[in-house]
Amino acid sequence: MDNTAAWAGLLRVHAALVPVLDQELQAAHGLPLTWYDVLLELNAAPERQLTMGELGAKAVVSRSRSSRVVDELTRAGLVERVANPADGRSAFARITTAGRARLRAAAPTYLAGIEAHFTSRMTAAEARTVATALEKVLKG
Amino acid sequence: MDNTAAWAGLLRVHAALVPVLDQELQAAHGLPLTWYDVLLELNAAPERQLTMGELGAKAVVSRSRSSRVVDELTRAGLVERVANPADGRSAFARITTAGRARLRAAAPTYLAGIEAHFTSRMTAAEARTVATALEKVLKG
DNA sequence: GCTAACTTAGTGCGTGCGCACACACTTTCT
DNA sequence: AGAAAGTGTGTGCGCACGCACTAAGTTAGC
Repeated sequence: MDNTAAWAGLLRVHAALVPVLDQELQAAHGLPLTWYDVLLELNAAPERQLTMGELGAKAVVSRSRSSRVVDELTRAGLVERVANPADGRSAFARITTAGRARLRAAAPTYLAGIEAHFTSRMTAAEARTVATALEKVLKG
Repeated sequence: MDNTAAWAGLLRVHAALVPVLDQELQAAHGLPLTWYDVLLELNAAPERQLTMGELGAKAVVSRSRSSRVVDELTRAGLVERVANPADGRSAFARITTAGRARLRAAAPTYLAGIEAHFTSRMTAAEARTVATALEKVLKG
């Protein structure tokens, strides 16, 4: 095993699992993975809201993509746009109660999928090491 | 740290690093990451050739996408299509000497990028654990 | 206070991607 | 041998995504 094995594994696991988890989530709750990710970030944020810039930085997708996802979520009633009183340029995306309910409903499916396809295939110690190692990569 | 941290880290590291490595590779050698991946698989295969089905299964991209990447690589002279004498439906994609040379030239850039952005941010032991854990995920 | 430089969000546009279909060939069954 | 089922490729099509540009608003400098 050479020193690129970790990176190669990451690429392949991502390619293999993302479509599976996305489809499971979409089949069970009509939520694409990007919607779930955005709702999750908004729900975790203070005041349950973020500007587009913050959202684009935290979420997996780009800022411009985030803007369009928020459009879709707004149409679905899961998110609402709120003017930022302190800065006329930016507007917050805030998760609605319907959005929180939808997120709570979908979470078990997603978590179960992660467990079934990912975490259960390794030991708990390995999972912790993977998490800390990848965390360090992001901090750099 | 909950038990989804490893998966969340994988998603974010993928989103953060793939564009960087792709652009480094493309700037230095005009090779998109998908080209590199396909060339790598072909080069490692017996007879340095694979059918589209095999390629789609091994590479990160889908079979249909592989077919088009092979088109592009053929136009660039890095791969050639070879008829399969044993099965008239399938055709092999075989890496050319020009393709091997291009791959060898690009490899140091890619490996250096992986080292700089990924492996160097963790200990050697962590890298090994990440590799074995992700390997097990793929086998399942 | 007025202007210039900067920041933030939205959008047109091109591109990469996989699904699903059609076609060609192979294998199996009678 | 002929028909039917199965398998491997290529391709039309639509979707998701990010870049680069524009408009609107804010901050800094004088």
